[in-house]
Amino acid sequence: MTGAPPARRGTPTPERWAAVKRRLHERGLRWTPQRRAVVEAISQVDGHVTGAELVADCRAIDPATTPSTVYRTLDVLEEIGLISHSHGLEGRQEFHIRPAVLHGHLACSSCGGSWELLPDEAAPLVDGLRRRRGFEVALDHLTVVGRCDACRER
Amino acid sequence: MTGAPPARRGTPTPERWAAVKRRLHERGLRWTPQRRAVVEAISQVDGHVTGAELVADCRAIDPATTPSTVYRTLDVLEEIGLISHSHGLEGRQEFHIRPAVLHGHLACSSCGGSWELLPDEAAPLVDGLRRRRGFEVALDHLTVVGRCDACRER
DNA sequence: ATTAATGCAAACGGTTTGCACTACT
DNA sequence: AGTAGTGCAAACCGTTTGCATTAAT
Repeated sequence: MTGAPPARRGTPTPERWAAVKRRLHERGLRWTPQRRAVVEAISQVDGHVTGAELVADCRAIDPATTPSTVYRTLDVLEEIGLISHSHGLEGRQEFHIRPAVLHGHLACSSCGGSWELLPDEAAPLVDGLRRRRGFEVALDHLTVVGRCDACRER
Repeated sequence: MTGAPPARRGTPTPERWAAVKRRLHERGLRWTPQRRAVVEAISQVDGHVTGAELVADCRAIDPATTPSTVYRTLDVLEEIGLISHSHGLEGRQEFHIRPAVLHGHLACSSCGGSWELLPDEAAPLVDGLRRRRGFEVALDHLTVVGRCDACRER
């Protein structure tokens, strides 16, 4: 899964931690070990993860992790703009670090694979909808479902 | 909600029933009162409905309706090609009669409104992905989330 | 000292399942 | 008669909530 395009690895975690900590403090929010675990876990993924997967990942870091804390942390991380979520094939929430390049996703309903949909590929749609409908697409929330090349040939 | 474009009302229900009945029989499947209720309920909607809403709608027709039957019926209706589903804003399944014109949806995350995304509007994206990636978009499964014109101005 | 954040446990909502029973064909 | 479909009740899974407790500031 989470195929082809270059694995854009995030900035090294210590730096990222500092930045997140600062952003939280700016809003009077707090930096806790649990939040560090969530940030660490989500940083290790280069595609997207479901909330449930993330709970598991966090348990690998700290076995005492509880779902409520993870989900609440995901909410604040989204509020401060670090991550965003969309809905994948089965409709579950899928989170990912808000990337340098804003992007959507392509999901193959046949093999379950997933790829990034870059802005220039989405541009014709995004621009068209803005021009003709005044509709502003949330690209980072976009998941285009279909069949990938490999599966079509099979 | 479920705004602007012309409400494409389906074919009159008796005709539709007959067609569905035939399609079921062709596969050795059966035509039951419960299935009739589901077809009737989904025919009355011109946008899309979640599974849960459909359970409620069916209960209006037959109060004895059970979720399991509705969901199982939705599965077979999708198998025979009468309906299709995608995932809406909150990730719930959304079903709609497979329309004369295959289309996707636009969903406003701000007001909850929903509009049809017609093939010609999606064409630039669909064609581009097919050409450049060999990816075949399932247009009827596509929900583009963003902010509608009215909400942007507000 | 304040008050944000956690952990627990329970609830929730949508959806799915196993199984005995019913009713289309 | 044969087998597809139903209803029930319970389970499931991801996610959310209330509340008393803990800990970051």
